[in-house]
Amino acid sequence: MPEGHTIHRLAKDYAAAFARTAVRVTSPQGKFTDSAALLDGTVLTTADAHGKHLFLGFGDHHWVHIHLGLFGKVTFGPAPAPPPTDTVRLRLADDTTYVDLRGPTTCALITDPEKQAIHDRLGPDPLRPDADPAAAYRRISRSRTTIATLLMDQKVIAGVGNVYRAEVLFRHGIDPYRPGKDITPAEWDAIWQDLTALMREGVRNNRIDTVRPEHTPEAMGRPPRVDDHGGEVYVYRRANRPCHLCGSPVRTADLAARNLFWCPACQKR
DNA sequence: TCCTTATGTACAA
DNA sequence: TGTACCTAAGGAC
Repeated sequence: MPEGHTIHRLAKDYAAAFARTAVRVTSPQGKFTDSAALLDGTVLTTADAHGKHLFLGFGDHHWVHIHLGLFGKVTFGPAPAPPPTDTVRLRLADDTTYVDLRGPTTCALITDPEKQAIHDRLGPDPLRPDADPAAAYRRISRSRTTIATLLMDQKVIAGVGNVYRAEVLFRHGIDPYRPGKDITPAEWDAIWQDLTALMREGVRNNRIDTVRPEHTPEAMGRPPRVDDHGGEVYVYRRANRPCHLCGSPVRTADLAARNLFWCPACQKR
């Protein structure tokens, strides 16, 4: 689940469920017990997201910094909360709702300056209104590194993960191995605009869909389908299956320990 | 029941 | 580049 859209959606959901209310805070698993005890009974004031980082604000200057990593999951449910399983790192609860966090890479209590330091090392996030796409392009346009690697580098652009990377490069006909310095300003503008729209829709729907209306199975006269991860996509996890546009087999390769997917015919070097 | 895999990142060598 | 970390689902037996 967790690319930037998931985290921004979680920030909204945490705020909608708990903001301005005193919350019971526990760590059934025991790895966050001391911090949970400190926060227990205080007010959740705000929830903020930057890229794949989630920040829950308690009181005036306490932040819980959460990063889901590859496996982290968050589940909301109505009160009364069931007995927690022993993998629940963090549970928030009030009289109407509970929410459990499992398997995060990070769940830590941090200060204002520590939070600021995280913002400072992250690149612009298409889902944040203050984002500056030119800052990302300055790095990309000077780099011999491939655009596929740059899009996953959170210092360059925050929030893009393996699915949005594969899909946005397909949508713009760009070979993932093209060096960043060969991406034109017009191409970058189009990629950024597209990511903004796709990720906003991802927040709305809580899933990643990237197939244009004219390319849906219905529009193409094909049987309906659901891709493996729950959304509808062009190339992600479709290795060796025919490209929806040209029919060529979708290619896959290892890049920095992640699976890359692309159509060698539709995407140009 | 075991094995593999996954929308991520940090750190060591 | 490799490895460690965190969890759960799905598929092979």
